[in-house]
Amino acid sequence: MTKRVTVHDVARAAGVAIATVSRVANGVPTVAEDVRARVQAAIDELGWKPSMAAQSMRGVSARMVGFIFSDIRNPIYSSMVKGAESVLTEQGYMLMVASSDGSSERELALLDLFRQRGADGVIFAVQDESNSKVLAKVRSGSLPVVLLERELDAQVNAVGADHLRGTRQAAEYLISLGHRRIAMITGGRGNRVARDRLLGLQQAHEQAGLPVDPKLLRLDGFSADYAYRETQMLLGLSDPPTAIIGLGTPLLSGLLPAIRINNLRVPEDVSLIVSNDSELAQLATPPVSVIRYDAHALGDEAARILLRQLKGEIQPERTRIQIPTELVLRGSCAPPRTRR
Amino acid sequence: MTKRVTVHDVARAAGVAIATVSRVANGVPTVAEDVRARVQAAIDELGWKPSMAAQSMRGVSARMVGFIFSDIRNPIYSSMVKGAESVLTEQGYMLMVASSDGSSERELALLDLFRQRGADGVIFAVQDESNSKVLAKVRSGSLPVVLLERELDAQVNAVGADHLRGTRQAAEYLISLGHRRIAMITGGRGNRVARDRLLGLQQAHEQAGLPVDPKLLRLDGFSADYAYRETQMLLGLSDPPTAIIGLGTPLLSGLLPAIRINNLRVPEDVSLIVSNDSELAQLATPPVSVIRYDAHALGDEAARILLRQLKGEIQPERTRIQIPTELVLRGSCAPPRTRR
DNA sequence: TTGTACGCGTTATCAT
DNA sequence: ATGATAACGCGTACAA
Repeated sequence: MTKRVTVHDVARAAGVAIATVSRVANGVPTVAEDVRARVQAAIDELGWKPSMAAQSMRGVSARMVGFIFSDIRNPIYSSMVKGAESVLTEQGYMLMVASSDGSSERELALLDLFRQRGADGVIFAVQDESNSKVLAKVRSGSLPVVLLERELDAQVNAVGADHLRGTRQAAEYLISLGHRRIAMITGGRGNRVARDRLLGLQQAHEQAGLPVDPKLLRLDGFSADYAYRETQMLLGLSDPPTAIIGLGTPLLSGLLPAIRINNLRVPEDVSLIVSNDSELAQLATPPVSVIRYDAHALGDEAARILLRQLKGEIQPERTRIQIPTELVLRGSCAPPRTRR
Repeated sequence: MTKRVTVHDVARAAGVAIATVSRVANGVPTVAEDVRARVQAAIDELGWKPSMAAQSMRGVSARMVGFIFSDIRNPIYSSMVKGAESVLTEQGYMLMVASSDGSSERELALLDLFRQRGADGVIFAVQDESNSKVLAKVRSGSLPVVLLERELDAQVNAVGADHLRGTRQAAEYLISLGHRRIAMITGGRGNRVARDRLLGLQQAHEQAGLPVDPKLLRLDGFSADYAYRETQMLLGLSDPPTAIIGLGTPLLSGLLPAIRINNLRVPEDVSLIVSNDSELAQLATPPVSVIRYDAHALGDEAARILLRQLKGEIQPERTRIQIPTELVLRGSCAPPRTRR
C-alpha cells in the first residue's frame, strides 16, 4: 500500500520547488537546462504521473469524449467507434461509450452523465431527431456535440452519408432494368436519413415519370424481424413488388428468409438492393447488391470535426460533412419477370 | 459563461455550512429532518451536482471501468461490450473502450492509461497471453483485471467459453459421420483458447482411436484472408480434408469463397463447422453448423466479477467462469463422399 | 530563473 | 446535530 507519488516527492528528490517540477512537466521554457534535466531524472526515477483528478480541478481537460449510439452490436456503429477511436487516440483522447437502446430518456441522461464526468464533447447518433427535449439539450451547447447521420439545424455540426444520392442511384438502376413496382423497407420515419432515402426514391421515379405506390413503402423499422414481417406482407400483395430496397444493416437477415420461405428466387422473382454492405451481402447466394458507404470514415470525420470544434477552429459556421455512397452491383438484380 | 455551482452556493442558499450540504448529499444519517429538506430543496433549486474531479481528489471512485479488445468491429467484442455495459450501467459505472489492434505494446500503454485516468478496473481481452510484460503488469495488481477468454494463472479472475468441450463435440460429430480427415483453422497459437480447441480436437480423435494429421492444422490466424489462403492450400493437398472446422468469427467469410472458387460444394464435397454463430452462418447456402456461445453473457459475467472484485467480495480465491458452448447443426455437414 | 502561497470543490476530522 | 477547517495534488500569480 505505497502512497501516491506527488509533485512534492519529485521536488524533494530533485532539490527544487514544486512549481519547477510543474514547469518541467508542462514544458514551460523558462527553466535552466541543468535544472530541467535534474527534475526530469527525478520524474522518471519516481515514475511520477500528474494526477488527472487534480489537473481536472485546475480546469485541465480530461481529454475524453463520449459516444452515444443505440447499440454497439450494429456493425455500423462498431465501425464508427473504431474510426473515431483511431483519430482520438492520435490526439491523446480516450473514448467513453454508452448505449441508448433507442430511448430518448436514456439519451438525455447520458448527455448529462457525460458532461458531469467531464467529457470534452460527444459524438451522438441520435435516435429520434424530432424529440424536442433531446433537441433542446443538444442545442443548449452545454456540451460540444457532433451528430452522426442526423441533422438538427445550422447550429450543430454533423456528418452523414449521402443517402439521398445512394437511394436515388439504386432506384434509378432498378427502373432502368424495367422494374415498375419497387418496394422500400427502412426505419427512422422522420429523421434525416429516412427523409433523404424517401426523397431519393421519389426523385428517381419522378425523373422516369413513374408513380411511387405508397403501399410498397414500409418505413417503420430497422430490425430483421420487421423486415421479415413486411417482406412477407409485400410478397403477399395481389400486385407484389418486383424489387425491394432494404435500407439498414440488420434488415437483410430478415429479407432473405422471408423471400425463401415464399419459394421465390433472387433475382429471378424479385430483385434486391440493401444497405449497408456486409459479409452476409457479399457471401449470400446470390451475392446481394448494396449501397455502400464507409462507416469507419464517418466516425473518423466526426471525431475530426469534434476535435476542431474543441480547439475553437470552427466555431462560427456549422460544418456538415457528406460521406459518399457507392452502388455495388452483385447478382441480386435482374429485369423483372414478364407478367403472366 | 455562468460559474459552476458549488457546495458553497448551496450552503449559502440553505443557510447552513458546507459540511451539512455534503452530509445531505451523501446520505449521512445525523442530519435533522427539516435541515435535510431545506438543503435538498436548495440542491434541486440550484441544480448542484458534486464535481467528480473534486470527488476524485478525495479518493472517491470515478465509477469507471476500461475495456481492452483488439478491434471492436469483431462482433464477438461488440457483443461483449454490450453485455458488460448492461451490468455496469445498472451500478452507475461507465465504460471506456480502447483497441489494442493486437499490439502488446499498445496493451501495456492502455493498462497504464486506464490506471492514470482513474479507472476502477479493466476487462481485458489479452491478445497474447504469453507476453511476459503484459503478464507481469496484469499480475502486479496495479489495477483490478478480469480476463476475457484467457487465463494467466490462479491469481487473476477470468471468464471464457468452454472451447474444449465445444470443439470436442464438433469433432466427435464429424467423426461419427465418418470423417477421418478433419482440418482445423484458427489463430492465437499458445493462448488458452487455442490450446483448448486443439485439445478438444485431439480428445475426440483419441477417443475414436484416430490420429490427428498435423498437416491439417492451421493455427496461425483469425482473419478472413488467412482462412481463404489456408483453405485453398488444404483443398489443394493430395489427400485433402473432408471436413473443416473454422474457429473464429471472421474466418467464415474466407472459408466460403475459397471453397466456392474450387468448385466444391458444402456439404457434399466438404463439411463445415465454424464458430461463433453469425448471420452469415445462419443465412449462407447451405446454412453453416456452428459452435455457438453467448458473447453477450461473457461480457456480462466479466463485468459482474469485476464489480464483485471491486467491492472486495471475492479477493481470496480466483474465480473462473465457464460459459457453455452449444453445437448447432445446420445444413453444412454430411458423411464424406466415398473415395473414388 | 526559481520559490512561496493560494485556490480549485470535495470529504473528513475535530470542535462545539 | 452542526460548523469551521484541514487536507487532497496540481497550476499559476506574484514575489524574490
